[in-house]
Amino acid sequence: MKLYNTLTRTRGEFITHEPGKVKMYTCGPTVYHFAHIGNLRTYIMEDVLEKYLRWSGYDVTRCMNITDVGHLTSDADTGEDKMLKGARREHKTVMEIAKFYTDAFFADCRKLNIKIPEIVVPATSYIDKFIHMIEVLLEKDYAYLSGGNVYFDTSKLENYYVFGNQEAEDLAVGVREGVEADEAKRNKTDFVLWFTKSKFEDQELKWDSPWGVGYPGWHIECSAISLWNLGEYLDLHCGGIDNAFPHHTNEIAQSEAYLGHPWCPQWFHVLHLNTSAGKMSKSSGEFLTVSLLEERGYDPLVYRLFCLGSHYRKSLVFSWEGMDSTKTAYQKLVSRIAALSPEEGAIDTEAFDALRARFAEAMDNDLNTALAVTALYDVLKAKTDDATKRALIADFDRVLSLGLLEAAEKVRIAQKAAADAAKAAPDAELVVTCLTEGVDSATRSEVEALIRERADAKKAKDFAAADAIRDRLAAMGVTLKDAKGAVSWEKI
RNA sequence: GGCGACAUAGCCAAGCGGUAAGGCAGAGGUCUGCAAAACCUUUAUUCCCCAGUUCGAUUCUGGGUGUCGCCUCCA
Repeated sequence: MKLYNTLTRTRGEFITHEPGKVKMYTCGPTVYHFAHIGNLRTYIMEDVLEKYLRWSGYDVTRCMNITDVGHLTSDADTGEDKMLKGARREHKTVMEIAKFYTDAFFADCRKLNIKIPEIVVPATSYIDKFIHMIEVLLEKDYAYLSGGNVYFDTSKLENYYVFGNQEAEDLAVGVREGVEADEAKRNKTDFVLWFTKSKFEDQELKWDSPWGVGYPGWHIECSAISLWNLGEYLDLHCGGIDNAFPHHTNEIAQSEAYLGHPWCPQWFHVLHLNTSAGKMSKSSGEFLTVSLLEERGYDPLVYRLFCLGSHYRKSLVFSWEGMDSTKTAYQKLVSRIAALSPEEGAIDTEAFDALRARFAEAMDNDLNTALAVTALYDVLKAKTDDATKRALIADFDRVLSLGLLEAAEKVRIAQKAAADAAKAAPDAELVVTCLTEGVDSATRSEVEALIRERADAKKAKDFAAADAIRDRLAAMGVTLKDAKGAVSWEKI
């Protein structure tokens, strides 16, 4: 497949160190707060990438870290570790906070059909590995001690700026408020491997080390976790675009200095989700979570489809209008799938292969998910039998993970139940079915009573009264669907 | 200031040198007391601007303009 590589800034053929096998590393969340849907865009696209590689026949091993330590903040002048800040805010210990938000992150992933990587490593469980790596870097003279901290010496590298053609002099120090130049550094671009002295004196989690009690720098974490779990040759490293510099640049510096040979040839970066006001971030701006989406009446999978509708290398602007249009598109897609005959039948292999090839072609082309979704519509429109269409949808959804067949099955069961009830009921009896889960019984009976009242008005040809009742129900968030002898309703 | 990405209809979006996919919304129709749903039909002489290369450019090259990101907290 063709994939864009941030390292070469070109779209090239995806190759692996060992044929057929992919060692994949993705930077995980910092667990001091809920993940927002912008964070999750990256994880959705990485999930699609991983699943597509598997779909294509690769044997994928994927590893992800959980940052539960030492991630600095500059939100305030006081400067506190992010984890500590979260802990203070919620009157919990740092480890409790980490556990809570790690669980919350995985819960969000489940709702979005994001597969959890087989290897997940919290940074705090790898302190000895970080220390070992730093010791080796010191031995190899790639690191130095200064002002109580261990720094990586970027001047020892031939090419530090791997993701661009930057010059060190052009680096603006302190462009963001609260960021100051560190006087202990030999070079502007040097970064900390181990802290024993930092401006954040109240750092809670500390470990013993050859250089004194302290905690690891941020970048060493991903290098060590990747090296220990995926070996010396990584095939694919993923993350949000904001991580390209400095985080991934520093990872490459450390890992290659440690290994003494090139480490990872392929870098996959997902661009940001923005609101009309700009970037969504944990520390500023509008903060949208999966739970908020659900409260607003959107299935998290609608958000997944929203993300799939655009390319990972383009920034995507979030809007409720966009969500609404995607919600409608999702529901229509599901109902069209539900209308397919559920009967098993022989697969029309010619049509199957042709349509499958179209999907593969889209995905092979730098993960063109928007076209892959279009391939789904092509299947529904194709002149072939329903069994083949269902098989194709199931096949595509192994990668897209939109829960299409499951959602369609639910719709079909609800429709069938309503139809059966209508058939079983006496002619005069109106069958009322609620299609929304979790409506309390009081609301249920109230709505049902109104629906029956409306049906009576309709029978008496008093359409004005019937419409008035429908308007009343609409004001309650209830929408009706009339059928012969039956009414089904949904509530927002 | 430096580095990087992007710019296509009301909105989202494909397009990778051969004459603008698809989705949502809109319009018209079938069905319905009216709606809703479903189905059918329809919706960009033109792709930010200006040059250039070419028989031919939305696609390539150069120069602008605009938007976004990064430059030691971010996915």
